[in-house]
Amino acid sequence: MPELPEVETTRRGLVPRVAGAHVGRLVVYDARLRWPVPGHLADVVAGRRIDAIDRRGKYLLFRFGGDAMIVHLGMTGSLTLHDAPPPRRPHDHVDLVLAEGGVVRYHDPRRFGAFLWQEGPRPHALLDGLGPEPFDPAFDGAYLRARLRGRKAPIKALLMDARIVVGVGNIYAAEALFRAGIRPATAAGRVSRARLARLADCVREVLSASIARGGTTLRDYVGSRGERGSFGEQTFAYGREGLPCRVCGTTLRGVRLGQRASAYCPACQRG
DNA sequence: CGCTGACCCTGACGGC
DNA sequence: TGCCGTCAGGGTCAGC
Repeated sequence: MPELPEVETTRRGLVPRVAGAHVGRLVVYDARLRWPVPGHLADVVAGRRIDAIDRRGKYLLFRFGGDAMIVHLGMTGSLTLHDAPPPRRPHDHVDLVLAEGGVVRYHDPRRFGAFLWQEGPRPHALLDGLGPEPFDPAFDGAYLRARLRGRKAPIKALLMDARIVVGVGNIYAAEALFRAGIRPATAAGRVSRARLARLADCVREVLSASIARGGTTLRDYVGSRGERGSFGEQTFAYGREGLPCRVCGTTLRGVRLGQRASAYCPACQRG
């Protein structure tokens, strides 16, 4: 679920109350996530001050001095803030109880998310090798050109590859490619220089627009106050196979790339 | 090295 | 009603 806008929306919702607060206790109801929640995590964060909540790609980093608790929401994860622990529902796996009052609850039906511990300043292996943030000025047409030259994989697959650029998942890849006029199955190395430059801008535009609307809720995702994101109501490509293009009326086609559905407009997307 | 597909897990939905 | 296949905002990993 959560792509960059959803993770960022979650982060912004948590910061006012959580940053600067102390951990009363961390309660792990079910440690069976993407990787097992480390057994010592609860002990190692107990009583410590959460200095900040940062985001790197789709990862949230709860900073404790030079250490960090890394949280990933997977496909169906959410973190919600409550004054007191609400009754537990199915798939509520972790509570971060604040000493000052308040609880951050982790809910994740598919359990593809993760809670991990990063000791010291050296980045966790998962964060090592990540590509630039989309809003980093270094992410531009020239960068894409350099990274994608000669690559034969579909442009959409590489746009979703966190080693190329972080934060772009299935929804925003489809939307950015629509805006940039590029078909998702086009071999990445064959996309023109001009379209790659446009693509970098379109990725930023789409992500910014979604953050402004609180992200996209398809099913599970909710922000830190349980609110749904409304960006999904205005997609141009994602989920619109067989429907008329919102720009030109042509019927959108669908292809499957790497087990993921990809809709596009054959008229608007010719690159 | 690059690319493709299987896999992790649960739930919702459509077809029969 | 129930069962079965297919599909979901994530990512890793094995195999060719």
